[in-house]
Amino acid sequence: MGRQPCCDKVGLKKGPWTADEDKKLINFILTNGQCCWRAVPKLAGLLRCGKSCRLRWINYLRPDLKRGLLSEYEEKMVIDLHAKLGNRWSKIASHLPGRTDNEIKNHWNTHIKKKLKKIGIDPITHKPLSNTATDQTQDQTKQQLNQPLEESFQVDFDPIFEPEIDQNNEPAIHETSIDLDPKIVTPLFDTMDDVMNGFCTDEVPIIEPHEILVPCVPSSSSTSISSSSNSTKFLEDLQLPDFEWSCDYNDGSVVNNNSDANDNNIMDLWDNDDFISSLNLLINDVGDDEKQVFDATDGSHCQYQKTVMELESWAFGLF
DNA sequence: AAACCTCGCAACCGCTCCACC
DNA sequence: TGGTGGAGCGGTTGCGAGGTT
Repeated sequence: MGRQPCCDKVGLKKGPWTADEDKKLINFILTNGQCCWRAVPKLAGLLRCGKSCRLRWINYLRPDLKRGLLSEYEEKMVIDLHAKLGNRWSKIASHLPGRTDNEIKNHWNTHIKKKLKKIGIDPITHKPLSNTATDQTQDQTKQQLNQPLEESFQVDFDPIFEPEIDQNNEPAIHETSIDLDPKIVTPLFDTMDDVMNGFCTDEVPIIEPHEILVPCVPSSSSTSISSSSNSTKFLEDLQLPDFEWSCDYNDGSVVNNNSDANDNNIMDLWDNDDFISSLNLLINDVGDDEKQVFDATDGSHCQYQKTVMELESWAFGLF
């Protein structure tokens, strides 16, 4: 007698999510918020396991996700955090705004591992590999690659950090063992705290239904989409304004200033594939000339004629 | 042009953790 | 205090896209 499955798997759909399923899930979460994941598929009309719904939301549909490859800065953070935390991907992800544990885990396995091995560092222990045959060439590469790492990535970890060893001879990891210098490592967190009223980036933002303003995009884009990869593409294809948040760390206030492009101080909230816009595409079905606001409080649609400039302002009004 | 290979990523699976009773 | 169920986490798999032969 094994463990009871999380859901009745008979008749449940597996594999890539369709745009229609995404639409149902988004609609449900935004209307009802996150409730018992086990109940979500039933209530949302999905033939999916609750876990699958949760995963889809967290890893793909969540509005605060960043997309695209990890930046060099993020990569270095991952490496350093991994050295401290090991394969605790969710913990690592919690230090990287807009990144998911799955994404970081994948990136680690496909990119970072190779890079570290290439420079002669064991990706598990973060110590030099003892392969003397290639040591010389590795040292040269390592010197080159380590230089920017050491210089530009100054995480204020305890230099003499030594993990406690528990009964199982495994390092005991404590939340408090991470002592990051907020000025260097987590400037975006302060920003996001300000912007999103303090919710952790690894949590789903609680957006009240009445706060949801959804812009309209041309319905002509709303062609039939049959796979998640297609939906990915169609999200990416949407031409939307970049939302950049530059921060004044002196007083902690957040200002939007697109002209002050500083890589460290700006985050593309949703990059080009603005979630909300895709939401509207999914939820609404209106023409090009009418810009629409979706009022999730009662599900009614309020029609507005909006300019492109106005489209930018609604987004900032979200938070 | 076709077959094969490699890579990257979304999604699944099974286990652990934790809250509740 | 132990049992139970739901949520979360990390490892793994499967598949599509792109590259190579």
